[in-house]
Amino acid sequence: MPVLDAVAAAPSAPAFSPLYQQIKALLLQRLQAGEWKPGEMIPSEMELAARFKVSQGTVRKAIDELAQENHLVRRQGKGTFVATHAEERTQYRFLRLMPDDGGGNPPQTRLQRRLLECRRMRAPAEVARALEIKSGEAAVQIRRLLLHAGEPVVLDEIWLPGPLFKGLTADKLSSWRGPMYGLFEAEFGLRMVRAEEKIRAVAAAGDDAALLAVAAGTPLLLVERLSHTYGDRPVELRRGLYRTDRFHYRNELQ
Amino acid sequence: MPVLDAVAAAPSAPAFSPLYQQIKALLLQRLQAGEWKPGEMIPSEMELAARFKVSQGTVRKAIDELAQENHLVRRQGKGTFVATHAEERTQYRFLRLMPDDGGGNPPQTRLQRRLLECRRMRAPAEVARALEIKSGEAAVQIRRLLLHAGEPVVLDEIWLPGPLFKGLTADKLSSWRGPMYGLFEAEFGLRMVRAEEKIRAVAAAGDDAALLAVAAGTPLLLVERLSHTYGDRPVELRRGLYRTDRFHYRNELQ
DNA sequence: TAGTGGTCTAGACCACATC
DNA sequence: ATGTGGTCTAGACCACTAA
Repeated sequence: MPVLDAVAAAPSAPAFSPLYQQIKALLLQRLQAGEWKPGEMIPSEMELAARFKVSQGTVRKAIDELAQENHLVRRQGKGTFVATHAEERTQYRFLRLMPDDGGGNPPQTRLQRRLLECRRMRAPAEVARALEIKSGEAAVQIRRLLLHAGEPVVLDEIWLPGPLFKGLTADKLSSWRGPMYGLFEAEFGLRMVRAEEKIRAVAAAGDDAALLAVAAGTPLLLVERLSHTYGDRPVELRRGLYRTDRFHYRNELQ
Repeated sequence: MPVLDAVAAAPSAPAFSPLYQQIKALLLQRLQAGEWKPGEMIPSEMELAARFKVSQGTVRKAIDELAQENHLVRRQGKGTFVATHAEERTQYRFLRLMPDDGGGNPPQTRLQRRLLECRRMRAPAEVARALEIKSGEAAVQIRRLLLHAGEPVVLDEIWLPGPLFKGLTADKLSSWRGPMYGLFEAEFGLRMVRAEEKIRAVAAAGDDAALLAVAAGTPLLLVERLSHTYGDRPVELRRGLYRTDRFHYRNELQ
């Protein structure tokens, strides 16, 4: 069987992997390289099979895994598309806040955003470490408030590596409709692929308490999120303070 | 193609579903019925294929999904086994607490348990509603403390439907080594399949503060977990108070 | 009607575990 | 050597979408 050149040429070939895993890696490379942009259709299974000289079933298994990991979206009768945070289906994929009443899944549409700050500055040491950039390098700091029915619910502080987000301004941010990750895709070609969150309970203090309209000392959820793009490259650090008097963080365990 | 009788006979057949989904449903039924117990091996793919009169590939797809949903565990060369909470691999599958330092995945082995209470009583209205039993029906209440290096970290209050857990005593609980869900499997034939958690930040108060050795008013994570067995039947309500000064709740978003 | 993904089959061969 | 799951193929047919 003809070994796949691009993989065979990879630095320090890792022993052995099934064909479909090699195909998957190739597709991931091309996604990362931006060959197909978020929302675009990728070639059909038959065409990819022909291109890679494997059977359709092998391509299918590779695509199945990529679809399951939220890189691709399959649509029967139409084709397979690059996943995007700008869609209805995936909107607020990363926001796990739920209203206490709201039965089941009424998503947090009608969350009003209020931009508090957007400025470029040198990254503090802690931020630089998380984003894997040099301490003191340029970074973008964003602070914003999410409100529900006029009441503040979430106070976000967001840190982005400066060089990757050239041209990001308060204007661009506040005029953008839809999820912030959609803006990142459209303007900066950066797709968030995975995130990890560390959740703690903390006491509201100072400015934060005032902005969230709670008394100092009120328990709040502190959600520290580190989001990654392709290749496990961290590109966003987000510290969110959540009021949980009318909302809660929902998690499904399997 | 010979339709699968057991499925065809199901009440109000739901239009149409692929063959492998029907096989999956049949396997789930047998798991639920206890035909194969946790940790046991199920018949080989070939045998199931023969039994159901479908191809091996169709059985494979059904098993693949069940494995992915943590009902089954595949082991190459050995067979396919019913998943269990008593294994190393899945131990503490539902406990997301991580030490703040601890690098990556050192799991919370060396969490010491201290049983505070285990008694039978009438279920309070709120508990009954969650467990879908009648208000005032028999229930088991368990309270326990998890400690790390002598320091209290988690205070759990657990509610179980009384009839399902006949014979559960404080002795059985405190003498059991390994995860509590392992005991539930071994003694009561109840496998936890899925759980949902609602997380909030609350202030420590009264007894709870004392037991966790924190000052009243200290922010704590309140984790309300509802665990389900087969057929989405709720069988455990757990309210955990987590100290998050040295630990955090970790979540992966994809 | 043509093109796409979705299902199902049958058979060959590989990798792993056990005897 | 045997039995298990894992990979790969080739081809048939179904279900959905759009022109």
